[in-house]
Amino acid sequence: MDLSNINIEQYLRNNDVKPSYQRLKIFEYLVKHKNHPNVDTIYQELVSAIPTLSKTTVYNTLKLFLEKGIVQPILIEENEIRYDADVTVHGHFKCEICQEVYDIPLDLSDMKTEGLEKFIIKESHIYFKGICKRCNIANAQ
Amino acid sequence: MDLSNINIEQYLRNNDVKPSYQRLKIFEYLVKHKNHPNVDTIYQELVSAIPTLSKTTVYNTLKLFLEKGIVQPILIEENEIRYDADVTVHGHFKCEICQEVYDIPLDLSDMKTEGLEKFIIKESHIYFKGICKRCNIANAQ
DNA sequence: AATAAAATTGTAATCATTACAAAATAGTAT
DNA sequence: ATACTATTTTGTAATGATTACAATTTTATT
Repeated sequence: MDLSNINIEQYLRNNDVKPSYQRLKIFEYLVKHKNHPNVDTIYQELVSAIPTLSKTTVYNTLKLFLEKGIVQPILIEENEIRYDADVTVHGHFKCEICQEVYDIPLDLSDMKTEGLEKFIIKESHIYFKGICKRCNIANAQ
Repeated sequence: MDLSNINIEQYLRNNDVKPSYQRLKIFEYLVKHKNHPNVDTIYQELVSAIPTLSKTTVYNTLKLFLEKGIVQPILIEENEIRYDADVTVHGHFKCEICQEVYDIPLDLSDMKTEGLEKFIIKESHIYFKGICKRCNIANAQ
């Protein structure tokens, strides 16, 4: 799902979120940057443009976005929660060297999931850890 | 991988972990119960048998086990880290009703992972959220 | 038994997150 | 436009999980 050209204000309204200035800017940051930031990164990146911004607002807003299903949390490392405005099923890859998180297109449809009969799957998450292409090539020099 | 009949002391030694009493008991708990506990659960379950046990020791020990690769962290919810002594690739399913975490056998070998050429994958993690069979059937009554 | 090394423990410090109440903003009715 | 109400934002304090650290205990070695 490509959100880069949506009308963010309308998208928030459609998902039952009143588009306040802070909410618009936080969601816009997620859509524009696709860098899977954590709360602190979002705060640091926006506070210069919104000097009154409070970190509590970032927490509140992300919690709201999660409840409305317009962001998903990315859990890869034990000590950080990152956020992604793309809520379609796709995987993530975190590089242990540069720490970057990449989106990975995934097709889980033909995955064998024996033992899940009668289970209702509402969310699927998959992630990988290792060394990314760029760091791999850089290391090989 | 079934660890239920291994010699835990030998298994720890083989993985470069000196088998102290606390380490034995903590690893034994993980192997015997397979309930994917968090730090606090492990501590609460063992403190009656080891009255001097400190929660710091549980943290230290799990950190050591992680470094040696004999446990893996399970990240499903934002606010809890659970641990699994089965470090082979398999999935997990957390029920949103009973909160239980199930092991799911998985075969990722035929998964399409376009966009990962030249990436070195060292770990693969997959998890699902939803309603488990037991709660699903109970609800349907 | 004496010494050194390693592991455990308890307390204090840290850090991320949440609770909460006051202030600011937006929306509605008069 | 004004008064009133509801919502959102903000800052501070509280919470809770994890880590740092030094003292104690245990284990291993001489």
